[in-house]
Amino acid sequence: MNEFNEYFKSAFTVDNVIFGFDEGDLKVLLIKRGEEPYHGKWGLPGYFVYPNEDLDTAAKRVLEQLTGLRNVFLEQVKTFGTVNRHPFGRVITVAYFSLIKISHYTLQPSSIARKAKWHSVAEVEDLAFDHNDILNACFNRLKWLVRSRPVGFELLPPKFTLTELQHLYEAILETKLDKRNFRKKILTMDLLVDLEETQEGVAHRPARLYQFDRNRYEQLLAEGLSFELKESKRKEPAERKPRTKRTPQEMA
Amino acid sequence: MNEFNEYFKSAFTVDNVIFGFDEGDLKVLLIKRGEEPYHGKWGLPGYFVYPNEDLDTAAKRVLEQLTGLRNVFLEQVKTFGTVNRHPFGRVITVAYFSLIKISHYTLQPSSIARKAKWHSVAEVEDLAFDHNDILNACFNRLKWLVRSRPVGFELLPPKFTLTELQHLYEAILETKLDKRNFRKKILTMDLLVDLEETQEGVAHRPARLYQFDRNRYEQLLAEGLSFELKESKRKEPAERKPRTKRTPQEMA
DNA sequence: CACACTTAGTGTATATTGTACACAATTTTA
DNA sequence: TAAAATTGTGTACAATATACACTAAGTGTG
Repeated sequence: MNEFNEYFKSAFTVDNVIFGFDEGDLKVLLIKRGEEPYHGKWGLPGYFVYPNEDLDTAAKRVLEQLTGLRNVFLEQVKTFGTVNRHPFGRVITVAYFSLIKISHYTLQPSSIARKAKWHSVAEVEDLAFDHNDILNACFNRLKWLVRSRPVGFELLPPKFTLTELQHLYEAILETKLDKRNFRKKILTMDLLVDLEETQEGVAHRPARLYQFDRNRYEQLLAEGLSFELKESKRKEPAERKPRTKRTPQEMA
Repeated sequence: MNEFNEYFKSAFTVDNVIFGFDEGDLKVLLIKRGEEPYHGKWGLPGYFVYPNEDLDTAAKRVLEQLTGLRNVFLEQVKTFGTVNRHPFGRVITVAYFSLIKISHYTLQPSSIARKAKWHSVAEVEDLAFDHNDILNACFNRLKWLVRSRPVGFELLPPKFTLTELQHLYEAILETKLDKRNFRKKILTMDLLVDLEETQEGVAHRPARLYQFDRNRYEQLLAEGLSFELKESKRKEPAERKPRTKRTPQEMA
């Protein structure tokens, strides 16, 4: 076994890419690093895996320690192991990702992480280590995932409107969808429970609220669900007319 | 940096799951281990990653050193890191997979690997380490892949018949497909070049030979190819009649 | 309190794709 | 020359995807 000693000098970490959805925008959870290396820079919540700890366990622990988030389902995505990706030595990192409802969790950044904050995925700056690459890989995974199954309920509050759901899909897929076809597709899957409630406090016709039917979802998965949403080719509607009365004829 | 020293005591390896297709059967390349641990057992071709070596590079090197296979495209699948998966200490392993044409490569097992041999995926025995889990994960990846794009040309010789292609898909998907629908689907994708040649030395009507059109494939991928093959629900044909003359009427 | 504003909600006709299914054609072999 | 083996082909029907526009139901305001 002596001959192998030279190999036992490396370390590994886990990094978590946590997606959320808020204000019509896809977000990712970042922490402002409170220690070296990259002290003061934004990065993904990650840390070393303990010697006696499984990878999945480590990912959960690290996430909780850095942000206070608990009971989050994490899925392994990819491992990054470029030789010089970490200044302290040879460190490979296993990337995990998850989808959560932002409003349901309260961030409690630890002392190591000085700050944890949701950032718009579209506007993420230059991150510590190779975290931009990692984020990218996870974002691609999310896009891929959302095409193959009606994921994304994880990102919405328990009660949501069909329009919110559609906006979520549009944000992830970076495309526009046709309202009627989207609704038809979602509703025929029988995945939503109509709560027979409506929105309140909006200055327009309030939308119905729905809830995700998790049992039905498990059932569909077991059946080998396939799910595809195609981009709407509809041309942009012409600009809104200014605030004046319109005669019925104009509406044809 | 001192505080981190305890983390720099682990090692990592790469393990390769190489699939091939031969005699109508999906195969995986295994080596008979020539050193401890698990000396004498069959396992995946894998080894430690050198301290100054990237993961992808290591996967390629290891594969070549153990089997003589070169220029094989390898794709990362998943990382396995259970605490006690390796008797020598904390070792996590990154699994890679690939598809190759068996007939195109000659195996040249190294002295470390006493033997490299293709095994039927369906009949793989108890392997070293957690290699059964790794193989499983990669097999699932292959199934998933084959559903989303017309992969698998990688597994066939450069010239092949449509029936061979169909058998390959049936082997991977563990299902039966309808001949006419399969051909229609494949041919309308315009992925095959009809070589205007036929099989030789078969005791029946010889089949046309086709070649895979790689350019067209790249193009389809860029367009965001989607591809789905559904199981044939056709009932098994009744048992063949014995070798006797049949009148035309009987064939209705 | 009427009307302007905003967003929700709905249906249909057409095109595309998937599916089930059976027999004639071409080669070898005895 | 007949049988065996396997290739190769088409069509009708069903299911799914797509394009598309107006009415409904609230709120705000002048």
